[in-house]
Amino acid sequence: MLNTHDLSPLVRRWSKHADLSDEDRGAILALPFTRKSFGKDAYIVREGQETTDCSLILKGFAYRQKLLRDGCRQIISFHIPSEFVDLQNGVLGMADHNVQSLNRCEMAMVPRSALMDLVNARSTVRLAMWVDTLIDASIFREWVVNVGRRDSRSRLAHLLCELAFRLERIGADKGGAFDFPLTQEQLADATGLTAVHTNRTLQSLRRDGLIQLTSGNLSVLDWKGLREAGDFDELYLHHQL
Amino acid sequence: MLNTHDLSPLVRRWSKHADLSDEDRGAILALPFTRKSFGKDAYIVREGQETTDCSLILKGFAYRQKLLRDGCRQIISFHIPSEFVDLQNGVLGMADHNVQSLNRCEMAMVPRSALMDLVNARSTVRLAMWVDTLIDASIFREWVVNVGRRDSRSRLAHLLCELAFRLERIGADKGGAFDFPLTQEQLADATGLTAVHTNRTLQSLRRDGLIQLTSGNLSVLDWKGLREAGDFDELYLHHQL
DNA sequence: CGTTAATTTGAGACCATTCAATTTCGGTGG
DNA sequence: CCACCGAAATTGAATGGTCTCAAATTAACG
Repeated sequence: MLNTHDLSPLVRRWSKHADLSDEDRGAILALPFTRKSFGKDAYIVREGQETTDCSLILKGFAYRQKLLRDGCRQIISFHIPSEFVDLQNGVLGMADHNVQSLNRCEMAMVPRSALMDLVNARSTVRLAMWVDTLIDASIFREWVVNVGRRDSRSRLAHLLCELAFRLERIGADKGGAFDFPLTQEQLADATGLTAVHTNRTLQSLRRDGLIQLTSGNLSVLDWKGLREAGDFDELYLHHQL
Repeated sequence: MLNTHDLSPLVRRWSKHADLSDEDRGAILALPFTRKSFGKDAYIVREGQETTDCSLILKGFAYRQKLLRDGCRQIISFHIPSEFVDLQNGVLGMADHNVQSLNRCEMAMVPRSALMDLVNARSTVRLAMWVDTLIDASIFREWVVNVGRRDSRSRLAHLLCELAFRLERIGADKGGAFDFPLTQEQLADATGLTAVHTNRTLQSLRRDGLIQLTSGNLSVLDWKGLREAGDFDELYLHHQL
């Protein structure tokens, strides 16, 4: 489905953020990059690390996380193919959190300098990249709301809505079903719950016929019901841009 | 302390984000703006609203929030003088959340177009503004961790650390004491707790001699203790940039 | 096909919530 | 200057959602 050999997934994504010209598209495709493979649970970026490359997912899933002093982990976002996992580091120059692969990942490592040269030279590409970092921020805001004020059922429903929505948008769905390699422990760390309670809550969503979730595969059986359960409104994803 | 008559607080802030030239500073100070006053609890920006101006706080405090369907409120960030409350809207063009004043606020309303013209013309100013939006995003990430994985005591301690740290940085402290117009209900909505439990938890922080918090005034009595209680590490504020 | 990871189940404990009432504080007008 | 008022802070007691700990079952994988 998605091309994993060049940066065309990025062109497609950024085309939705700004009105790119053919030259802009060509310039993005001309970005230098090296391909890099990561096994399951590998660290792609570490907190405190200086940035040399920005990492785009060609294949696989990744997530960002922070560790607390007591060893607790909070997952901050999930990332799917065609997304950068650390775009802000290209501008800030240093990572303030960790990024890990969720399963086997194929990444395109784009040198920070080449990326910054490109966006400095091309204002429309710059706008697209800036919008990308701002949509990231909008998602973080929604996650604050999610873990701060929703109960366990809504939290999980909301998270599943978001992921299904984003997966659908990149064409990763096969008729309402998605590859979904998240463990319940990872869902727990993303929603601020425990794995045990996540399990019970997922059962409740299944029992109500909203989702089907088994071994690496998610199907949304009742979109309307899941949206309502999760109090989901996609405005924050700025899809229409 | 802070000048409330021109945009020099913004110049001071952005000078920490990028190496601005005298011309850059002059161009920022030359930005057109209108002053606007907001009473307590006034809406400065509403979700879904198209952006015409970006709002910088000259005096007073503000906060961003989202409302849930059931009427619950989650506060997403607090803002203090010298900060924009909706900078990302200058790029995105539409608000995805609400912004309200916390007390009486004096704002500088900068036309979106003038701001975008400036940053398109001046790459260093642009970097400073971009960094500003990215630090925002970094704070949201830390808040996800805060409400997701810390207990009530740590949450509140962390929030107080962040605010004291940021207030100190703009020179708003009077020997460890700060104007602090947040009600316990607002602290609760920011930490994902109830007002009642926030009250009890604040008492515990007071009892342990970490803070003094009464009627609009916060003093940090034991910085080290408060940092530890809140698991606070200021890396995410990218202060050193 | 054995071994480890992931999911599922049960029961008890606890942190935070809910609801309600009381006290304190800040501001206002007489 | 004091009486009054509404907002904010505080207290108590009961409830409940989520956690903890532990064990059992199932799925994934070399």
